[in-house]
Amino acid sequence: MATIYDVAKAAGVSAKTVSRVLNQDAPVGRETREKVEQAIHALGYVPSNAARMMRSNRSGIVGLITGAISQTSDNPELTGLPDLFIVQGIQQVMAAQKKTLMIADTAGSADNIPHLLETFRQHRAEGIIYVADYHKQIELPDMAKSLPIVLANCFDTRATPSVLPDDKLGQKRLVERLIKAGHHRIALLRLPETFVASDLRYQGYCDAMSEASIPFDPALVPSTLQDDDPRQLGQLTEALKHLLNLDQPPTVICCGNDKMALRVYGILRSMGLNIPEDISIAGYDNYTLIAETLYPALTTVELPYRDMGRQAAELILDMIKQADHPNEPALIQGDVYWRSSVTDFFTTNVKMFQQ
Amino acid sequence: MATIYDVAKAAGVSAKTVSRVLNQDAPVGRETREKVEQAIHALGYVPSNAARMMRSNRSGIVGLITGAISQTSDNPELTGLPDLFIVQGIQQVMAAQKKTLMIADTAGSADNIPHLLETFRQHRAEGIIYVADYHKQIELPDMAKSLPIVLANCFDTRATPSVLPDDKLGQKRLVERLIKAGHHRIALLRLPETFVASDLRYQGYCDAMSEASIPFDPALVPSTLQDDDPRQLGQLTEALKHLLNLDQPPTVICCGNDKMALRVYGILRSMGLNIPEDISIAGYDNYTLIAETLYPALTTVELPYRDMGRQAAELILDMIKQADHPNEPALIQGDVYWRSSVTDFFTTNVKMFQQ
DNA sequence: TGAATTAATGACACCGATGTCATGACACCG
DNA sequence: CGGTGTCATGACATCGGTGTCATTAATTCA
Repeated sequence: MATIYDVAKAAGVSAKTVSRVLNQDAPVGRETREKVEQAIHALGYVPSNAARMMRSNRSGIVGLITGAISQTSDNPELTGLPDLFIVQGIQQVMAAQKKTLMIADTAGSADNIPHLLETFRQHRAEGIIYVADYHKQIELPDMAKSLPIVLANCFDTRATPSVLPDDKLGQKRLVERLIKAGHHRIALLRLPETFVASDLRYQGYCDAMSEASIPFDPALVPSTLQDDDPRQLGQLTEALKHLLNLDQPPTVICCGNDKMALRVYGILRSMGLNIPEDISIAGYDNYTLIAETLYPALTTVELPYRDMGRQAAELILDMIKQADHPNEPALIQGDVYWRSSVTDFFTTNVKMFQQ
Repeated sequence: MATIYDVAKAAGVSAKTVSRVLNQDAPVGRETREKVEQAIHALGYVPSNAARMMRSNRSGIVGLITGAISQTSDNPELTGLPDLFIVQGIQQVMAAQKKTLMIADTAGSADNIPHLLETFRQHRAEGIIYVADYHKQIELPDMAKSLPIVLANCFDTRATPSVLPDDKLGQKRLVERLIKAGHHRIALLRLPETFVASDLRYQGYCDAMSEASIPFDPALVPSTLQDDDPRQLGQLTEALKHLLNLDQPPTVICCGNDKMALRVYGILRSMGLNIPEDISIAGYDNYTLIAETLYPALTTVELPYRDMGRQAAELILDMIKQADHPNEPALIQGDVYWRSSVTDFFTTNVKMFQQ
């Protein structure tokens, strides 16, 4: 591979002049510049990052730790990799800032993290983003404190800067929107309690109901599901039967996430019910492969993964520039996506007035 | 950040001795070694990859180009990122070989590829893997020929080494299995013809039917769908009506992929049909989020993404070591996953005998 | 018009590792 | 006992860029 000296010799100038052409950090005569550029092209010269980095001591590398890539379905609840949209958001910002993103993978076990941090240090990463596969609490090894670090989709007890989805607000907005559509009997099928989002979304549900002065009816919120996937089908069937047999059954059921909604579609239909004529269904996540492909398409709340990624990236870049950092987690809002799985009792009326 | 000289000074030895302790490439006295190790630990010293690389001129980096991470649903047919399992497989092999995987992203446009290659060259990547989001033909810029390169999930006209899913064999196996389960009237809803897999799977279907001496009935294979997603629902409904109104309707419908199967579930149920009692459904991809969550769970064929990744990784490592390369694409087989969406007409009998 | 600035370029040291070679102290072998 | 080999270690050059400083010529300003 050609070096800067090869180029210098070919162009009949000094190496430093080639360097100046490359970096445009000092004036170079037009004629000289052209000779150098020609030589670079002829030799297919590409400057060595390693050499540059050594001199400048700035790597331009940001490390990213995720379990998403090698996630071996240890948690069968989540095998869709949607959290990779966070990586997408990060990547966008990094590319725009000409930073290199170095992605490392926990290979399913947190025990690998110290080793990954070591590797990042070898490459002189300037900061680290840790991306979790779903909203959760984590505990990082002490070692991680030596570099600026940002948590995305997770948080710890040491106030490490973090970026989180605003699950509470998201669920609240969805329920508000349901109420605006004329629903009053709104059921909530909660995620297992092991998920942080379970309680937050429950709070959002309660807030929306109470602000609309709809009394809370515990019968509409069956106990949370167990954590293990295989049994979920039976539990869901039970919960749905319970809801449908109430004196005042719900007109809409909010599912813990889109995947659960997909299950609920199947169960309800095997019971002979139509969506949304007999009952409306809403999800959470806006996992488009499900939400848009389901028939009818699913009303749901977006998990703003891309935005979270972008925010996390900008946060870490800030922290690299100046060592200060925020104390509160950044909460990112996700929009409600209104689709045909929920009846809007007022749409008909509005149309009548319009026509 | 501490350097090898800081460590040397702290331990009262030469830098070279520290280097020897680090690399264990020459004997070092026990006492000296301990002093050095202590100093390394005390200073939190981590050797600089850049410096190492400069000296050895070996980066240990393999570049990976993908559109998956920043794929902005330019092709609405595929927004699930399942192809990232290929990256997963690659990552596994690279980690085992202590290579660093550098992931770059096309950000949705192939125009960025030259720039990405440039970046890889700067980092002195030793080889490159290009990962496509689905089985397709591509055309790489000439520039790419200067480094060993392997294509995963895609191929070109210049016999660049590639790793592909064996779509033909996969579909053939599925149909064979369906025939073994007692099905004879087997319909095939093909993917749009723009997909390479569409024709390959069609061939696999024909092979299986002909080997089982079941005459080919064109009525069971409606014309392929259009490429645009929004209209697919209507087209699918038409195709299904056609199939169901045949004199001898199919007992099972093979869908072009799992997503199409998800749609078909919805349509059939809105027609009042039960799966698999009234008609059996099979998919393709084994996209577990859909296949396992659907109710009833979906019989389908695996797209062996992880295996493809592993193969591609091993191939590129071979090519880096020795410059030779295979001329034929490696075809990777995927298993049939038999689930409850397909009736097995013989299972009942077997059970009767067993009990 | 002389002094000061700017343009254009090169010589050289340095970033942090490691390969090469040299050195001294022992151990072993015939 | 001298020669050869291994052990343990250090001095020094080197990888490929860039920062610093020096140099010369051209230009500008007071």
